[in-house]
Amino acid sequence: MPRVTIKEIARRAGVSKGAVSYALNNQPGVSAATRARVLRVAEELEWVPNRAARQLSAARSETFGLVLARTAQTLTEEPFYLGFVGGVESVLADRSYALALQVVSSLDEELATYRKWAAERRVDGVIVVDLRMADPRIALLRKLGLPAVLVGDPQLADGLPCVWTDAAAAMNAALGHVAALGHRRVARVAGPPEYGDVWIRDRAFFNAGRSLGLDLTLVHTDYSADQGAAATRDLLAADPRPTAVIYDNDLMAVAGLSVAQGLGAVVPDDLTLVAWDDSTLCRITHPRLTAMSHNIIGYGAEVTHRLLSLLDGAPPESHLYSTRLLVVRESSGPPAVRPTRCDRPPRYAPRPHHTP
Amino acid sequence: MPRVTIKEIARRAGVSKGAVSYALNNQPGVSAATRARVLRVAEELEWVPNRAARQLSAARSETFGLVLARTAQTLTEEPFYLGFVGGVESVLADRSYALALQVVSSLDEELATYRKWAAERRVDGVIVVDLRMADPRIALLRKLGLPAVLVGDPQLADGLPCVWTDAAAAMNAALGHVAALGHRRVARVAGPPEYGDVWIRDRAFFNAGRSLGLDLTLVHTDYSADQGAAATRDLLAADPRPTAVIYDNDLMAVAGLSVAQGLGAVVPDDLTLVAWDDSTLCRITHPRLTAMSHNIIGYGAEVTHRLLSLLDGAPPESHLYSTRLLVVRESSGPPAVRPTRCDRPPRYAPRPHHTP
DNA sequence: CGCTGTTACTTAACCGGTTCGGCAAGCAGG
DNA sequence: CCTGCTTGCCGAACCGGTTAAGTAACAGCG
Repeated sequence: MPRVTIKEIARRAGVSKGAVSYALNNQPGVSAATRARVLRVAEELEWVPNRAARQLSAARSETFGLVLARTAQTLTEEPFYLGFVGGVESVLADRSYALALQVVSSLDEELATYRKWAAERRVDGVIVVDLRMADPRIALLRKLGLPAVLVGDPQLADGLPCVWTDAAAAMNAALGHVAALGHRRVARVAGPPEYGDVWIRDRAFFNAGRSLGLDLTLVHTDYSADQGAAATRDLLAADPRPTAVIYDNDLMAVAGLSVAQGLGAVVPDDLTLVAWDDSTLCRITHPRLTAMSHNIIGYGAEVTHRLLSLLDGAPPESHLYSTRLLVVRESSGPPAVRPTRCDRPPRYAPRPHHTP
Repeated sequence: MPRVTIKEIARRAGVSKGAVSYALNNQPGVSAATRARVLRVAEELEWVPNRAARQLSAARSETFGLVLARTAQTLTEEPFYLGFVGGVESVLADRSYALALQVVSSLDEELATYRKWAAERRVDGVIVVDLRMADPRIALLRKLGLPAVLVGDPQLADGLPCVWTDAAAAMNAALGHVAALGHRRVARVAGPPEYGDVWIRDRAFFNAGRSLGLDLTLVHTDYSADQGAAATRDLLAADPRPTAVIYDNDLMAVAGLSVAQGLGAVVPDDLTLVAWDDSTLCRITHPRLTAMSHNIIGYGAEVTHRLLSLLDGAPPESHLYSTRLLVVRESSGPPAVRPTRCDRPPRYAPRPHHTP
């Protein structure tokens, strides 16, 4: 079956290739009658524009790029990414734009990918996630002239357009919630400090905690379940130990819950837990986890819209997407009046090595 | 900064465009000296081939397509997909192939995507996941002449090349494990019956169970945590109830564990649980879940290799990737000698409505 | 020496669109 | 009636590669 090209349409409609192009692209230069005829023929022949040809001449690829610089392992764990990608896709599909998704293992590889894409004219613009402090990608994208929308706080974006959520407000809500329940010693199990969003949330944590008069502890992790579990173990071993823990993602919160229960702690009586993202994970644990919920799919969609309008000539502004919403579930409650030590017989705790 | 094209290389190397193309593509027609000179100039100028131009003339897009016909919601829940995509990417990146990833919400949209891709010459080949019984995609891909590698059993692939894992062997291992522990009443919480792999595992479940002389129960779900939880609740309410449950993914297994614990059941004393995929989820619960483990990233890589060699002219064969590996953790153990009923005071169970 | 065959290149067509310059027809204005 | 402007369309160049066809130089060989 031979490919249908505009040449064929031109032949059948009795006009030139150029006229067909004008007609199909809704551009002036053809009469209404001719345009209608061309469109009808194109419809009949089921013409589909050839992306490569269009890209070659128009210097547009109709593709957006998204690089994820995480290990494949992390990606399987983090419900965030595929949801975000789904949101991006949902917008692109309508516009018949494509998404070039690249999974790399380091920031350097991500930079190399941008260079390559820019040189190949592979993408019209990129979406940048996981902003770092003084992020090297920003300077590179600026130098390459590659249109970009960053996912993260304007403080991190250095003037590039970004879409962000209000971390301070979310942290106020989270800490306000546990403070209202009566908690005074509150810990935060954060992600890696090199991530800008983590830093911003760290600051918001201290600001909000100070104004509420709380006793705060901060632990950094690599966002993994293992480190979330380890951090929780350490926090519970401390004296005095926190009565509420706020996690920076939901995976660590679930791992933390598991550790606490393994040590015999009853959630929420002995310990209140709050997760940051709110995926299904938070609803399948027992008790279910209180979380700072967030519409990740909508976030991806919003970012994509911003990139599209940026290419349409919109000014490169930053946009507040929305604030996370506190969803209270059974993992949060008032602290025990006289905080108990974890001295119930642990049911699944590893046996101490020095047992006779 | 002007784009570097082969025309510029030709000018600087003092040869024609055509000669440059031969040199850069390692094709005969140029002397070793000229080839070296051209390559040096290309290197100096940091030439990168323009994908669109190459695609237009060579009628190759150097892109593989992958359509995921699931709701964005499901995708955020299932650790499988992003891991698989990561595995695919890892192979493609080396070859500087790209991946066109499309997330759609129905099978019809997936079919439409293939049609579009074929018409646009958008992709050189596709990877097809989530095979159905009598899958309509197979006939379409054959008609479109779109090279494809299917992820699933040869019985489902209708002659198209596929990469699969041995479901019967895995099911034998899983049922053998619980049977060896002494379990006799075993349930399977399966995915939707329209998925071919589910059907195959269902059959393997009955075959293996019959030969082991087990008393089997099968429940179908939509793979979601909610339905996994509901199925578990129903199974535990039955009389006699199963002493071991095998779930078709890890999300449902975690949800099932949570439900069982909520009803006061002690895992594994009262109930043995086995998960099918083995993501991080299985290791962060308490107790940790026994699972039929699987290298999903490697699976994605293998499938991609097969598609690459298919395009290189390899015969369209089916390949066994590997068999899932039983990873025994704390969620499996021998059944109680005299099975207890779930009559401990549930700690978080919803209060019965008829309580005075 | 002339014929043939190979090698190393050049030229030009081509992929399927976009876009610019130009031309003819139609119309208004002087 | 002539000029000038607009409208509608054509033809051709162009994007940046690949590749078939053509050609010149040279080697082998009878």
